[in-house]
Amino acid sequence: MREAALSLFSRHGYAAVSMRQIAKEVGVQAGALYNYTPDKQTLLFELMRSHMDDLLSARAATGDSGQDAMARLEAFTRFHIHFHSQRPDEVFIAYMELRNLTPENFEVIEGLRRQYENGLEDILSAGQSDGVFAVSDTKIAAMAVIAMLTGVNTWFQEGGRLSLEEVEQIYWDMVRKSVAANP
Amino acid sequence: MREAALSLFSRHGYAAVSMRQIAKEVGVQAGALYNYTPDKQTLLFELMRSHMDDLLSARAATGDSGQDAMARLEAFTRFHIHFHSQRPDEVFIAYMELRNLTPENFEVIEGLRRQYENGLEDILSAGQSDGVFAVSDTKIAAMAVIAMLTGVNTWFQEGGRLSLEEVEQIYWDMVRKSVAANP
DNA sequence: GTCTATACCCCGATAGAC
DNA sequence: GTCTATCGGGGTATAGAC
Repeated sequence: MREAALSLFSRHGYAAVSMRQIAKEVGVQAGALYNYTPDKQTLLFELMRSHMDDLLSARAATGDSGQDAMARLEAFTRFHIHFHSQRPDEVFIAYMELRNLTPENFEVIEGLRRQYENGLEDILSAGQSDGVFAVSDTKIAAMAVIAMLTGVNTWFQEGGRLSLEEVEQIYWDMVRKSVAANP
Repeated sequence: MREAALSLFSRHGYAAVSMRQIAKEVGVQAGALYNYTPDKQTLLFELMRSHMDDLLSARAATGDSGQDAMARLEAFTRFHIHFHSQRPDEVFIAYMELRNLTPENFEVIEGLRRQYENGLEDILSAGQSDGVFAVSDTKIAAMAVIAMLTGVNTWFQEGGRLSLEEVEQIYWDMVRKSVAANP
């Protein structure tokens, strides 16, 4: 059911997808879905929370905290592009369906998103202190970098002009230069 | 009607907003709306097309073509942030509701969007030829810059920690460094 | 745990009076 | 040009049989 909902929500949007459509994709009747979710809202919320949990766990598992700021930023950049490229549906939903969450659910997802942003900001702050980065505002620089990297998902296609490796390298060049003290 | 639809679509999403809701906001009954639009789809399309037309017209009106590439890139950066900051609802809809356009309408909007992207790519190519920019791929650099700049709209609030002027300066610093040959 | 059936409500769009 | 009324359909969620 979660797989079906993920695919349908990302293609048509939460509001445009009915429980009947999800049930049809799963191969059951609509009523049967309510054995697995209390309602449609909770289904959306759990999809988004799982995605954010996976993101934070995978990021934590890279364990780059012993390195210098430049290496940590490169690891973050490549991790972000790689992770997001493997989960286009989840990423799309996580950004597009925020407004369809109840206020309480929205707060939870926002908190997880802020945790992720703060991880990048920590790297930028550390590099700023070390003198390897020079940005006027670490918070804004973090948002700018994340927006730039997440943008890859709007156009990247496996098998296109460039491989994901090449894309990673191009973006890392730009990210590095954009924040470096001596690019 | 267009104002009401704009506000409601951006807050709740095209699919989640009914013609009856729009009519209520306008202060008429639902049937009356059909004197102004043939259907809901056309209403969405016209909102998006107007927005893209305004964007391209305003961009053309800046008339920076006589300047060097660095000055043109700065003009583009500041124009993009300024223009988009004045129209949060339109920008949100233009990015979020693409999938709710019919295929024919989608092609029209995509064409306009590509025109805008190509405008930036032209600047980057010119600077690359002049040796003032150094990017591995002008197409991707253009997408990366636009994604970064458009991201401002997800967090910027008038009256917040930073003025729009300050935000423009911070982003211009990052954009300049990210593509410059000698930042 | 899945089914059928249904309660209750809203949808886009149109018809025809005024 | 706006209204009321309505067509035909689909929405979420639940009840109760199996």
